[in-house]
Amino acid sequence: MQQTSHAPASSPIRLTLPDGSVRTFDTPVTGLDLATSIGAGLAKAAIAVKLDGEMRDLLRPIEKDAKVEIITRKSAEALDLIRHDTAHILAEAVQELFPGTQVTIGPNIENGFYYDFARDVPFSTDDFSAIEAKMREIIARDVPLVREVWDRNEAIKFFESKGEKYKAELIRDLPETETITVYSQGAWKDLCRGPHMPSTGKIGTSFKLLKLAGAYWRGDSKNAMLQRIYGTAWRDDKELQTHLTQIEEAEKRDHRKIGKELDLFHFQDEAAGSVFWHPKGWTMYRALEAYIRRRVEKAGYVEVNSPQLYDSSLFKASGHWDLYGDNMFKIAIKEADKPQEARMFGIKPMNCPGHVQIFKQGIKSYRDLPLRLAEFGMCHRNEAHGALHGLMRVRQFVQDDAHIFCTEDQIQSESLQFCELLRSVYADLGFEVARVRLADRPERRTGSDEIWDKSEAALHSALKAANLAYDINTADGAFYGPKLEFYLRDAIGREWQCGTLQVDFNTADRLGGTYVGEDGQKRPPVMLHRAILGTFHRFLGIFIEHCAGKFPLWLTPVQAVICTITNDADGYAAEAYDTLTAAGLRVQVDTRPEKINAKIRDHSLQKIPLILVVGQKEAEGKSVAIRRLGGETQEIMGLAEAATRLAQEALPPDLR
RNA sequence: GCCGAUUUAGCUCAGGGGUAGAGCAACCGCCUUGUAAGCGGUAGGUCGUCAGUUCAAAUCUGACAAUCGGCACCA
Repeated sequence: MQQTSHAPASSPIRLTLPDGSVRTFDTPVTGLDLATSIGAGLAKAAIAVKLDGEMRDLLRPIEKDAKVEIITRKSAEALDLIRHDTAHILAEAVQELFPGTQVTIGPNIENGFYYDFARDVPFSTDDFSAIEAKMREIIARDVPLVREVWDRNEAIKFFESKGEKYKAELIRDLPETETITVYSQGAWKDLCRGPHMPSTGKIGTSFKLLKLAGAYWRGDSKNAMLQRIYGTAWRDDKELQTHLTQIEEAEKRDHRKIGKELDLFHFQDEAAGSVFWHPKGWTMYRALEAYIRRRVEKAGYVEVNSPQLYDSSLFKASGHWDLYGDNMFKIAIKEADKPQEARMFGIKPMNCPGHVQIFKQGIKSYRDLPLRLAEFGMCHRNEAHGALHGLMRVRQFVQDDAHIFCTEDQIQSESLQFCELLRSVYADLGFEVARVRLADRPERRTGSDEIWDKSEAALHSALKAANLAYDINTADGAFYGPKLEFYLRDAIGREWQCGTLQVDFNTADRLGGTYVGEDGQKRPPVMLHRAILGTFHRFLGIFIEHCAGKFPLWLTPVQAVICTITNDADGYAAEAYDTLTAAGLRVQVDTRPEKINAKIRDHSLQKIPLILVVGQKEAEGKSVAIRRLGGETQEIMGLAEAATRLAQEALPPDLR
């Protein structure tokens, strides 16, 4: 519709607004001119323009016909601008307060921004209030943010003369064709692609600095460690406050905190990165594992169990010893009679090599495929100290792991079946599939393009058949094959990658696994590595935070507590306990000589879903008064009926 | 592994160069109670570990460990 060719400066420029109306301007025109022509209010509110979908400075001349949208603080795009601009304000404030600090990069990110600085002296969070005050001061100055196009060499010289070696390096590494733009806000200048708002006063002061962290220059651990300051910024104080409240809410859900409060598990120094599961936590773990076991068995998998400890030769053959040896737990074992010779062993970091050994036993024919081997095997990986994080990142873990040995032709149908199983499991657990990504061939890979074409195509069509929307994670597949990454969304909107399916036409071959095809030829099977939850440990961490400790009845460790009003009811409470336990429920009895209020409070804080109160009335009528977690009403029910109904309610979703 | 912070009673936390505190929990006693904390009492700590400085270290210094926030890593 609109012209995209460059128009001479003298010819009129036609700008199309979102409503379809067209405005024509004679001279070079800016977004602000356009906004002014529409209305004074809009001109005042305008902070940027969107030109054919590209965000641009409000005061940058528009050279050609285009679709134009005026961006105000209310626009969806405004938050990124506010955050990026606030990052610049942070940088100027830091340099004003701490001369000699070098600036590097400072992008907007989800919910905020950060800026990385190079400075010998560490920042302290105690500096935050001074920095924030300086930021407010700069914003109050309301100086214009001006875009300047600089000569490359001049820009390098300029930043080097100011001792900004990181900025100079950035410019040097920009492609020769790239226009070098520098934004000045008052006397302060920063290399930046932009766009920015017209002046600092427009940025607003609804920001807050949140945390300090180290970060490698250019994300590479070989480079210098910079100091990163994270902050959040919003349109107004109300939005800011909402976000800060959300952070607090997320902290309350922290699985490490809830794990302690609900007595689910603990960690201790002597076994960093490994979980001590307490009776309640282990009850949940086992209920979840039993559920997954039933689901995969119904889906045609067979469960196996493979060793923990292998001679290093197996991992050398599989390739893991070389690639991941540093992250494996290795053990040198000396025989008593040969003290000179130590044999190296490795504790398995994954189950696949073991599964190939099981596959290799006996001769397999194409008629045996697909063979789906599932294992809940304990794996160990020596994760770096700094990587450990509660249940989310541990050194000892169990995956809901399985390897499907199949033919190339079966990749698609097996992938489709897996997608359906995964979706059904997530639904049972109260999650939706938030996102699916297909990670395709990386630069460094093995296998012919033909096989990659086939594998990727199989995954594409499996996803289409499963009716799952997905995007491409370009060149991020494993070196041995493409993979699917499944994300779920939790109750407070966070996405977690849990499920995965990886096509592998490499490992079985490396370890000598073959099957006899229809043509009588031996060939290696394709292996599909797949997990739905990922690891039980991490998944339970996510699940605890998702539920904020209020677990569904079938997974919760203690489903009901029977509370006596007075000790006169102790005998009946024991009878009720026997009845409910016989019905399969996980029940406790509270006969402490406490007031019922105290008992209700204690068990409510423990997030027990069902509190069954029994006193004289219930004992006489053989009933229970049921109070549900968070509820205010009571339901009086006969004991036998309660046992039946609650046991039904407590059934895992696949058994209802 | 890297940067920064933190580590005091079972838990949450205060304190701080002269030898340790609160609330809750625990234990004991009283109360026998009807839907989110009844009352009183008792006990509980080499102040993460190991060194150093000091007449004296939980407090100051250093090393180490773990944890927290990130970064890097994540088969």
